[in-house]
Amino acid sequence: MSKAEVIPQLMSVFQQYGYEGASITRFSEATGLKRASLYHYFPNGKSEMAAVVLNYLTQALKEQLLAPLRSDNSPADRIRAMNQNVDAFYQHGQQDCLLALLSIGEAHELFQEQVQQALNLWIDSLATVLAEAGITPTAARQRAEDAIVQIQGALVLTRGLNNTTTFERILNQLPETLLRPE
Amino acid sequence: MSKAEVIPQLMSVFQQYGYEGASITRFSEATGLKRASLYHYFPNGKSEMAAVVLNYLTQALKEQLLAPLRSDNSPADRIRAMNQNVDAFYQHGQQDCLLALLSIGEAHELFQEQVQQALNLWIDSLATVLAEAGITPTAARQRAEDAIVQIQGALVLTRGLNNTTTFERILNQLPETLLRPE
DNA sequence: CAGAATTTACCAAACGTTCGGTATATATTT
DNA sequence: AAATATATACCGAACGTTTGGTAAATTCTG
Repeated sequence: MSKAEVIPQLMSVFQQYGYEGASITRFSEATGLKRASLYHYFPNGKSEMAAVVLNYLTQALKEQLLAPLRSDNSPADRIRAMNQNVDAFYQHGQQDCLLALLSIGEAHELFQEQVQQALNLWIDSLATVLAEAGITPTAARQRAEDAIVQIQGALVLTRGLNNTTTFERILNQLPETLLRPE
Repeated sequence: MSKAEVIPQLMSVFQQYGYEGASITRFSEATGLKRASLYHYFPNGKSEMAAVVLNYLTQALKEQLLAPLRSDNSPADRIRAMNQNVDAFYQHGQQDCLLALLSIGEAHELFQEQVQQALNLWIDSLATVLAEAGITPTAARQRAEDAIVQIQGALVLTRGLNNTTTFERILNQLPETLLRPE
């Protein structure tokens, strides 16, 4: 099993248990590799695994969510495209956001910088599209923040209420909320 | 040191580290009690500690956030009152929400029911006020959900961006967002 | 055969938890 | 009031288990 195949499995464990709850044993069970074998690909252990997974996640974010924002369609269409991919990215709200999980406890100090960068990149990309749609730059930035707030909050509520309807509704109303006249 | 004095200290550890990251040693350091002494108040250990803390949190939620919603002021004033207390409750966004943290990993299965109840209670209380303000019942429920979504999402972003300005802004614009004409 | 991949065997440290016990305070009995 | 019993609060030491991690040996692959 190649390193590239292992990474998504590690990610899934991190997404389910958070950083401190994700144990090497759980990684072993998820990948089928013995605990020691994981140290072949990740000599620095758990923190390196999380760092690599975080890079992988950031790459996926860029390709799956941010790239559609840079197409030559209309701003509205581009936001709708991202939205659709957000739905898939978080598996209709059933998958926790790693960026949120890695902001907790021990992980917060370790990965704050990378998490912050990823979130800001997302916000900036969205704000750019909103500005192209004619929204004032400062308002565009705020609305972009609001979008991420709503996505993250919807994920929290999905877990807490054990029900994806809120996530779907939030996602559906997001494009018109973002593009409403000022 | 009485049990009542210990509970808030345990809560603070849970809020900082999540369920799996909160260790008995950290509880010991936070309270000043030795590890074994904690089992005097909580014979069933960590899970009981979290359960008691969750009850305590739910009580605080009722008293500090939901009670103001049942005053005889105008709906707008009541929402503003809750809002102000939300700000204090989460220490201007610097304090993570326990309900969100206890929805992760191992804790999810253990406390899902209590978390779900608390969130639904919050949403229902808000929806009632919005209905009193003349909002259609179904829309009131949705807007109440949106409010919790925004609060939770703002907390996530506050951690991720390491910056409370988003939280403050979201909170400030919440009353008029909730009470906007349909 | 060489190198990469994987395993077995092992470790110290931390985990949550239990045990046996000591003070100190509060009731109960004489 | 003094003596006795009971409960509360707390702790040191150890329990068995799991943690993250290492070293050496083996299997697989080009």
